[in-house]
Amino acid sequence: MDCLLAFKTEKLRHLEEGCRQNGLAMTVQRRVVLDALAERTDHPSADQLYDAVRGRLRGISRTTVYRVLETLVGIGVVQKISNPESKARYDANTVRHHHVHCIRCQRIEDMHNSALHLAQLPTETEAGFTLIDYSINFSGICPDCRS
Amino acid sequence: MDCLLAFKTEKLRHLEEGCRQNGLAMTVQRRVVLDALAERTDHPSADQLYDAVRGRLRGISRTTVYRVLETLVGIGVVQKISNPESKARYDANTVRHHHVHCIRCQRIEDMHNSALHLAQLPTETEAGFTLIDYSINFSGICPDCRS
DNA sequence: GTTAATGCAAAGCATTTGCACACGT
DNA sequence: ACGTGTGCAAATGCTTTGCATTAAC
Repeated sequence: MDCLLAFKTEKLRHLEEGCRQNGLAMTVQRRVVLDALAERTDHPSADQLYDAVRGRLRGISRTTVYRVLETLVGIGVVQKISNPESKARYDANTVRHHHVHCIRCQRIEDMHNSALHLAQLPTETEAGFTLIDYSINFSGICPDCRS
Repeated sequence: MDCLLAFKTEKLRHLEEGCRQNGLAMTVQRRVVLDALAERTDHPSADQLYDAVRGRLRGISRTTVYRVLETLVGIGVVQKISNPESKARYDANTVRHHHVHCIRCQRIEDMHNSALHLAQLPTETEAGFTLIDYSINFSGICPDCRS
């Protein structure tokens, strides 16, 4: 898949830039975790990512995966998404998009329907919040669970 | 507050109905937890609710608060809302509405802007999910944290 | 050479579970 | 009386922290 490679390359560049700008080191662990996340679209949890990464980088610790993910979120290379279970899920795609989650199996998928984008993000709310971003969470039942 | 009282009364009725329909018992604990939740708009976590309820019903256990909340969610009297921290937050308002969360203090507020309602909820997604509901999560900075 | 990042082990919360007792119907 | 709900205590699961070691700039 050419576009996957391109995506990974872009992400890696994004990481390099983010590290440089924030005085962070470009470690193998950061590279590998981002790489593992970039190649999947199932919004894995930190633990799922740890399992994926263990095979590639012997000796990487779970703690490091957690720390790396928070760092990546911090520099905006990765997005932490809200979900109705308690454990956090992550997404390498930081372009604004939305999610559907299956209420049966908790699977999360992307929604790319551009009709769903809010025309104008109000800059301020009634309560006086300055708005930065938004995301829409749809809930439903996935094809597998329906049958 | 007259409208708070009315809201609580409605919620209580909702609970009674839900219990009757599902063969569940109307226990003091269920009543008290719902009552405590109905009177606040800050989307408390299970633990915050436990603290609130402890004063009113001596001896209620944390476990019970957790269990009662899941029951209330199950019968649709209460809504569990997603948030970027790991702990779940609850909301007695089950009318469709959206939330803003402050990225600094993690406070969550409601958004009632009707312009934000999606005109039509697509019934099915590209991935084949049957859609049930949606909610928009805005992120921003609250007035307190801005100053 | 410095400073920051990692690995390990242990701690920390939030939440869940098993089981005996109490309560609602 | 029956069956469900509750309280307690312990277990679980995810995530974080302290500290010595290692690696990046």
